[in-house]
Amino acid sequence: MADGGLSIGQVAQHTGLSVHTLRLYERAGLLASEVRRDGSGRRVYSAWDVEWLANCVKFRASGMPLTTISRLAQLVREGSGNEAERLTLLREHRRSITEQLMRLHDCLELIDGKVASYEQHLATGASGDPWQQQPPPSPTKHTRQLG
Amino acid sequence: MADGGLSIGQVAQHTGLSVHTLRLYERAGLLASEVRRDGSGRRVYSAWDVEWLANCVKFRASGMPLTTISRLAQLVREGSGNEAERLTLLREHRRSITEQLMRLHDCLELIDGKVASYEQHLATGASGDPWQQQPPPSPTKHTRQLG
DNA sequence: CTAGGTGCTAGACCGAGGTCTAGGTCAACG
DNA sequence: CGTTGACCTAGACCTCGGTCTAGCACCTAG
Repeated sequence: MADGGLSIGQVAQHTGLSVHTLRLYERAGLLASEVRRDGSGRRVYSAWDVEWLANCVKFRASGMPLTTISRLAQLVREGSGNEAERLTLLREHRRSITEQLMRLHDCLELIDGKVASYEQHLATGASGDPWQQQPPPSPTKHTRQLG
Repeated sequence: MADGGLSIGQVAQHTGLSVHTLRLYERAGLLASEVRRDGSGRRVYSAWDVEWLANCVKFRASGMPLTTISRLAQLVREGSGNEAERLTLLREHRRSITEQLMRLHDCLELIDGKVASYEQHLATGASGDPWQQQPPPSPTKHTRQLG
């Protein structure tokens, strides 16, 4: 409530994470700065914490494992002097993202092809199933195939 | 080895899946056609099976859960008549993919910003850490702040 | 004073998706 | 003949990331 501090519930609402997950993240070392506590031990998140958490959410949403985020947080916590390593981490994740993008585009292409076939199939009542194995060239009855 | 059939090991190599995973997928019902067996009970995959599995790999890589692939496989297995449902599944996954793309681009943007800052930081030996909380405006010593 | 809401910790639990092991069959090779 | 290597099944095991519970501490309002 005090201007510079949010409760865990408020942060949960704000970030879309559950309070459980917020505590988990803290235990896992994802926070780049120790969370303050109020007089009775409750977490008080600063605006900066929330901002950092929002970044964590994006990292997670792009497939960065908790351990990596934790490592990054540690580097930030330790302060200046390790910028090169942070940069490496970021670049690696950037590459991971571009790979994911490629895979997604790949699958998108596949799907769009299939969707187009099915749409046409349904629209025209055609018979050729865009996704059926060819009927094996006569199971058991190999008789008179072209004769 | 016979032209129309691959062993599980060959399929593993071909698809990048492990033989364990191939068997798992089969148990989970991901295959759209029953895998043939040779005289001594070993799996014999047809070219079509392999093609289907390659699609499964793409689906997985784009986040489609096994259960959904299984459902789709079931529809294909059941043959014509359910094209509309297949189309629905595909469209839903298409949407999921575009959402993922958006999230990835979002994170990419974040990262590119950070990377740029760090690169500049490192190149110029600047002091402003692009990712450090502001030093709190005087911890404990709230004395003489403008007075 | 009591009740309701929110928070705390520690630790159990869960689902998804793989991975691996044990114990056995089979075919080919030397 | 024995050995090797690929395969089989059933089922245990593992990691990851999250969710939920128990049992307790606060605080505020009625």
